[in-house]
Amino acid sequence: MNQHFKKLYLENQICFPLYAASRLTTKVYGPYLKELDLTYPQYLVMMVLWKEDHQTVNRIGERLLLESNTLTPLLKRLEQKGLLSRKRSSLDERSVVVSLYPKGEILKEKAVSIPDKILGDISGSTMTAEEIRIFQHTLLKLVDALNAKIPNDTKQDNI
Amino acid sequence: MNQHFKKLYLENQICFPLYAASRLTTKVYGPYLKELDLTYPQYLVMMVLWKEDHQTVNRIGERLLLESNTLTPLLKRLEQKGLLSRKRSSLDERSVVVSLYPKGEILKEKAVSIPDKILGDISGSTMTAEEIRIFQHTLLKLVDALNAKIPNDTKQDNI
DNA sequence: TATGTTTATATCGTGTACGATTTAATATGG
DNA sequence: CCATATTAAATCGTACACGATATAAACATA
Repeated sequence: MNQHFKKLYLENQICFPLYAASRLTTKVYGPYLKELDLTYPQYLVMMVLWKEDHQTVNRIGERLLLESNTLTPLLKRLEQKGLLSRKRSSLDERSVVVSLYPKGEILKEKAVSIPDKILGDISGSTMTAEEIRIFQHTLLKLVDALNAKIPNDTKQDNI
Repeated sequence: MNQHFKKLYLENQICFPLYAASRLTTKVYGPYLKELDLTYPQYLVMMVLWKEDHQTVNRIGERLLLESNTLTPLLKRLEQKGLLSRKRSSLDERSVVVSLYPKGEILKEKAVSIPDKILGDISGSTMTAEEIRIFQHTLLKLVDALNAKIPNDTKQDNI
């Protein structure tokens, strides 16, 4: 049996556990976010706005590494829920500025307890706090490295 | 007051970088998988079958932490491509056994070079091999911890 | 100033994810 | 045995992701 096919085993790759961990953490958030009537990506957008209100779609996308094709429908749903407004900027009619409504601002109060609950769910197991800290550090480096690798703003190489 | 809300910053959580890293790695796979005419989740299913052929939908789901609501349509697409077959088991008519067609088996030859290419893409940056090794170890522990946390009613250990 | 280019969103089509439900087959208890 | 419970897939509806394309505003420059 060929040794070199073992590279194709799930356990020997970094990508699958990353994919699995991402989906599983989202599931752990599930019950907490259900109380806020938010999905996980919607929660991420709200966190961006809780930190700094009145941001354009583009700017929110820079934070979350998402583009308008994903954000526009998502933001419309949050607008529908009465959490935020989407208004064309008067300075630059191309941009849409997203701003929190009071209802969206208030939701922050309910959300603030979530991170500790999640940490409790995770660290109750075999993971130490130190281990998580190191892990987080490497994870951020990985994201940066990957992000630099992706042709984010595709430059025109023709003409 | 303000300090309290810093827990809601993206940088201070583990979930967002996990989510971002997962999506970014999938994108890094993009060009390589395009040559095989596979999506990333389809590639994962193929890896499961390359390691061990003739598995039920349920068993594939145990490996990938996915269920039939996701797998059934995905497997139908792979069947459409002529990579595998889906047949009801004669022993247990409830189960569907998935088996590779020669075309699916052959694809393994083209896929085997992908892991090294991905590793090259990632490790070309600031990440050391040792760092990646430790990271992978923690990641697997995290997946186990999370997986144990999720109320998975249909949890069978083996066979 | 006319015109071509870049930029910010939006739209569209395909393919996951996943909670909830449905259907059919098998296992089980009385 | 039969009635009931459990199990394996499939189906359904909603919500992302994302490549590709469209549209309109702002910009650049000859």
